[in-house]
Amino acid sequence: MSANSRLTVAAHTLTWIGLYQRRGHEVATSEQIAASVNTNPVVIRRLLAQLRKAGLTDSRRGVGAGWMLSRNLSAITLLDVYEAVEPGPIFALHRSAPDPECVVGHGIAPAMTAVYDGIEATLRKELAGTTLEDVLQNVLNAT
Amino acid sequence: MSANSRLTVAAHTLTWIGLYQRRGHEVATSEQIAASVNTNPVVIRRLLAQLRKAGLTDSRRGVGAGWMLSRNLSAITLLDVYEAVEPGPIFALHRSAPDPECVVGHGIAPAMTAVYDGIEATLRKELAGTTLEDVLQNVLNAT
DNA sequence: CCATATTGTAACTGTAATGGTTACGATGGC
DNA sequence: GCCATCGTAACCATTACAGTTACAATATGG
Repeated sequence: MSANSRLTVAAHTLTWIGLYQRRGHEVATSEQIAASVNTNPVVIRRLLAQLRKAGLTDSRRGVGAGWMLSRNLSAITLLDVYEAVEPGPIFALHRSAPDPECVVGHGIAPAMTAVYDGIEATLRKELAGTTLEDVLQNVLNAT
Repeated sequence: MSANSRLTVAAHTLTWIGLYQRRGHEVATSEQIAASVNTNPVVIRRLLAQLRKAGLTDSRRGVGAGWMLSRNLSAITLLDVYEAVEPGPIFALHRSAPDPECVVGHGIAPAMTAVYDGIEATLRKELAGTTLEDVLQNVLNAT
């Protein structure tokens, strides 16, 4: 499908900040997070800016700058993160509209849309069932 | 997500063949299908070749060549089609492995994998609940 | 055994998404 | 005013996707 890693990296990032704050630190820098994720700090800053727009994080500038969570890990579900970083749907319809004169060409888009809508709804329900606190606990139990 | 249209086009294609056969025709050509889908016949042939590999279609060469279904529409679920045309998973893990020295970097992949596996399983269950006969009926009822 | 319609497949192209990288101005506490 | 860090634009390499051209392989009817 050409899946991307944004949900994974976003969950990693937020969980990292949450654990870091829990250990008594005020803010986390994009450089620290990038070291854990093994990527470039700009990639993390871009992601965190999206998450801030969604109200999940906040940032501080100047000396002592860095990032913090806007809410507790237990108050952030994977659905929140998903909606913040994944704009589009999972399945796409036709690239260019099919022949409207053909019965199938005319009716296939609404038919598939109905199926896809059901799938997206189920996906959301599933994502909403896991909080980042759950993820952190799972991480800490991973030996 | 950069979703692709393969499941949509594959469902369209198979439904079209099913209806065409139901109307008394032996085989459908990639050109006819491409006209309904509004794309290039080669795109359809490539797709149909994948579906044939999955045992959903069959083809005939020479004069009177074309494509036919291997099973009835009611015996093909969207999961069959999905598995035939979508190789990869929906969500990807990190592009390059995170820092294994970091607690989060070490445990995040298995944690997210558990979530993703659950989602894929649910997705499959959902897709398995709809047959192409259902899709065709939906299409025919779309006025 | 030839003419013909169509499959089968390789090769190339344009477009877009993804993520990595560099660069540099903006910020704000010290 | 210094300095660490954010904020963001710009650019690049890689890859996926779908469209297109081209042409050999096939097999049937005449």
